Amino acid sequence: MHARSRTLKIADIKVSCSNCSLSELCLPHGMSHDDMDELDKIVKRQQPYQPGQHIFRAGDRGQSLFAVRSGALKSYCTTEDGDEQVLGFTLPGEVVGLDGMNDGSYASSSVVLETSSVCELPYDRLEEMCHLLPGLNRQMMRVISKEISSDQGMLLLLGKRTAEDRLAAFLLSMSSRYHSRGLSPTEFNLPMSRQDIGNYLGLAIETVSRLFANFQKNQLLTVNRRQIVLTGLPRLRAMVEGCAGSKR
Amino acid sequence: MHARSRTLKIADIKVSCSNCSLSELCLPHGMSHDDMDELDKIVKRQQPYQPGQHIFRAGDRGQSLFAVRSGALKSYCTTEDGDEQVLGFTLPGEVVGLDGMNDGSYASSSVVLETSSVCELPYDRLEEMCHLLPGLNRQMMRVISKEISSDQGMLLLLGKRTAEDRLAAFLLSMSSRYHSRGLSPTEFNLPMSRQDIGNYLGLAIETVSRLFANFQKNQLLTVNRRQIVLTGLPRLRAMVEGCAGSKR
DNA sequence: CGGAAAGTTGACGCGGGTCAAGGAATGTGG
DNA sequence: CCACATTCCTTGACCCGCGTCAACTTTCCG
Repeated sequence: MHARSRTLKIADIKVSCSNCSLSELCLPHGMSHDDMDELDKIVKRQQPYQPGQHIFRAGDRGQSLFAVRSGALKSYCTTEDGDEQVLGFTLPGEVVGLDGMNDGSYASSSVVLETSSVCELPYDRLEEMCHLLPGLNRQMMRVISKEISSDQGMLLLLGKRTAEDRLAAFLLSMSSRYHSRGLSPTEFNLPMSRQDIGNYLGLAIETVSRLFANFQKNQLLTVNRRQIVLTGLPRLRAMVEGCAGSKR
Repeated sequence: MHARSRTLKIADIKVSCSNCSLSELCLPHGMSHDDMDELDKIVKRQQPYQPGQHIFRAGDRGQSLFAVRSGALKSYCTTEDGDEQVLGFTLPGEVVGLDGMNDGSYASSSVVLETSSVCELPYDRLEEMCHLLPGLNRQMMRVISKEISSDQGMLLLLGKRTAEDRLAAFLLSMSSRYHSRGLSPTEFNLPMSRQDIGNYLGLAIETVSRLFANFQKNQLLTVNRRQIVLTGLPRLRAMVEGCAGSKR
């Protein structure tokens, strides 16, 4: 529990903000090397998390932001009557825990889908830091604002779009996010189950499954369980054309 | 356009953050009087806006947050093919424009529903201010974090809930927001049309209309166009029980 | 008074949820 | 290595909630 900062410990894995390949997706974006070294000092790095482990749960009093370095997370919350709503998925370079800043406890839970390494950034340290580094403050606002725009894009999707549009938009979002971290925009493995996709998009898992089948029949992609190859990117884009934000 | 700060102009309406009745809903919450006076200096106050006027439009390069003092706003964005998605409604004490911090231009538009007075807070001044007043920084984070939680609550609503649940949740949200600004939680006038409600909740306006009729038949409320009297608050609550956030 | 916008109400049909059965991949113990 | 369970995914049949279309009423505003 609560591994202390291990920046200078034995077997130092040479991980720091300034050499992290994700830095330009992450908070350090646009910061000088010196500033990054500063930021680096407040980051707690921990042993990798295993699938099924929680980063935090709704209601926890933890006081940190978490940046994902590798792997994938799922954010969700549960209603009193037990069922869960998936709020989103977090890929490397993205951040979770913003919703804990409100009253000091998280409003949602965050669980690991694939073995992940994660950087913990305590709010209070981050806040001090923001005073010293105006660039960091601005970048945080950007991340937050993006989060809001992204959620609002989802509102549009859930409120107005057909099941088909939703899945297309979801796939495009995954594609562009993989692309921006240097991976193929057309071939990737989804880290989440049909269950999670359906839940996230407000669809039954049967519908998701049928849609994957349809898309494949219409030459938009080939799918084998979680392995996806997008073969009709332009046509997918045409389907969701008009869906505001490009999502993250 | 762009009226300059009129804090000290003639007919000074004696409006300042420190005597604003909404201060505890707004950014100054928890700030000292001196700090409020500081904040007050950067607030630009303008002539009241009339219904139909825009505070800002998606794509505008404006660089400010806006706090509503009286009246009501609607936030929305439009898709390329012309139709609009209502993202939310802003009541006194609430803030719009957070989504402009990302890249300096707004992702959504904000239009006035009822004659409204609005305080403009330029980002850059606000940012300076945050350095001087840690309390303000924290309060801003709180406002932002609330916004995110609120959007996520909507995601749950749109993804999982029936039309009935959605309208009930909407009414409860309005009720509690009116309540927290000192008005009756059971009797109020909706500032928006059925069109807007339907759009916001992802429902056809006919459905909204029918639901209002049903609710009335079931003694949950009485409704006359935009005039609402909630007569079955507990039963309304029971309907949406399990819907995460209380919304704002 | 007239024309438009807002709201209501009824009839109808489809998108997608639900239920049910079965297949494919992965794990588990013998 | 194989039987067996479990989880994940797929596919088909049915049906209902809510969107769509249409007609009408009420309110608003010049």
